[in-house]
Amino acid sequence: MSPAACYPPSLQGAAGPFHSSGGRSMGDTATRIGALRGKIGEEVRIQGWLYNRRSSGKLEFLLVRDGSGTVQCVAVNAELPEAVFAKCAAVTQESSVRVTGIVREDKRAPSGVELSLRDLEVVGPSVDFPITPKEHGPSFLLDQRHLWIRSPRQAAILKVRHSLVQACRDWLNRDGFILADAPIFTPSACEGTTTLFETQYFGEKAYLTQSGQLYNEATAMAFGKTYCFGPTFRAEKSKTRRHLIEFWMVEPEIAFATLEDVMALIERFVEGIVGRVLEERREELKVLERDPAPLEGVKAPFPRVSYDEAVRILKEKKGLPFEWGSDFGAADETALTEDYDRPFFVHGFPAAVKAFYMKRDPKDDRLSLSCDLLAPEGYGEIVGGGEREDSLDRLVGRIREHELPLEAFEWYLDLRRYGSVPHSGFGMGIERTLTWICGIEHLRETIPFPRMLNRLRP
RNA sequence: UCCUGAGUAGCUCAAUGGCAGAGCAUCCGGCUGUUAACCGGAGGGUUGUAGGUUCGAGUCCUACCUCAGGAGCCA
Repeated sequence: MSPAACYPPSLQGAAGPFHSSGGRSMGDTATRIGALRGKIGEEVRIQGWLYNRRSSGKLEFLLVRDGSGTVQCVAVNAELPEAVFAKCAAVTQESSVRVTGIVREDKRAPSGVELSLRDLEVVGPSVDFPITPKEHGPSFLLDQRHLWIRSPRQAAILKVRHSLVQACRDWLNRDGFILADAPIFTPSACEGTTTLFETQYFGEKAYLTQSGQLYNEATAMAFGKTYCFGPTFRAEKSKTRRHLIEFWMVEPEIAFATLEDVMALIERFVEGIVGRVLEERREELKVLERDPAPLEGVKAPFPRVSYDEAVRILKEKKGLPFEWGSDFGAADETALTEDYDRPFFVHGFPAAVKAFYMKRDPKDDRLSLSCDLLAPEGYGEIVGGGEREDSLDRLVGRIREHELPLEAFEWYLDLRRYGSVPHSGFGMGIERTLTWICGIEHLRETIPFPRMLNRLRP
């Protein structure tokens, strides 16, 4: 079934659901630039910001963007009052403007449609806009992030993000999941393995969440199928292109589900959300020069590789010095992804490298009923999931082994005291998934305001 | 925390130990179809900070700061 078939008719336009190209503008009579193609020959008023200006003597070419698109406005000296043309010749980069003009088709215009300018109003001038249409370094651009997001490439990535987030929510909602968000303030570690941000909660120590996992298990026992979708915080001093201090995760959890069930869910889910992005964001992927072909091939079923097989591949086929029992490093992940044309699972990790709540494999106590989903093209892990320990006694044992304070987990243990069931779930990192879908180098561009080591501003 | 690299004009970068430069941006002038427009001109510098070597340091040495890439950890 096409996702579009599930939306109410009122949301389906000629351009498809949720496209930003049409829609009413905020001004009473203003037109969105994305809707200009349907108004050839009409006089319209647009409002936006000056992206760039080119001049050719008695002609001025103003490129105006409004978030729905960019259009070239042509001011001809001979056709305009002197004062209007003078304003056009003086308007600066990123000044906000209202432009009145006639919509015309013209092959010479960058978008094929342009505006014959009749009048221009500068709403707010812009003096010495820092980001010029030339190359800049990442440090400078990140300092200017509040302005950088106006650029076509950054806007394209964030529009893909919008569609991906919406796709995740719609897909899960349609599949019967109930949204039940986990708290941001937590009294203790969810997993106890990584560093937490500590804060004050009316005189008591509190921590920012690093996973909604434990709370999801509670809501799964209430709703059967549930998910949370929110920010998560890791006070790790990670400094790589695949780490953020603050990032977003979608975490579904299903009662009575096994590891096999959750892998089947993950592949259907990832196929669905990638398909939805392809439906809605072709133009943006083109701006990003992202070849859509590898994404079009993202169809279930995804290959499944056991941890044991993966270790053998790394040692024998790739010649990497890998020890059974450790987790994969970045180089290992990249080497594994070389052999696949779509995302693939690695399952059955050693229990020692996974969180305490992961269920052991009944056939081999060294292993856990866990899985990671690795994105192809060298991108690596985007999903981690598995089956949870549902036995009270074994879970208490794990908490003791990890030297975690038992009192803090009493409520969590209650889930095993009052009608415990097998259950499984996963977490998908939004920014890592976006980095892969957009085909970009660094995940810092996939979130409006990235929080990284050494970078809290703007 | 560790390893590697980089800090020079608003931005991106040059400059053998010997006068501090270019492109873009800005300002002035030119051009009636520009496509990161182009052409001519102008202004713009405590070379990250503090020491040191040297007749002379952007360049060499030491420490520190900042940033980038990677490792570990993870999504």
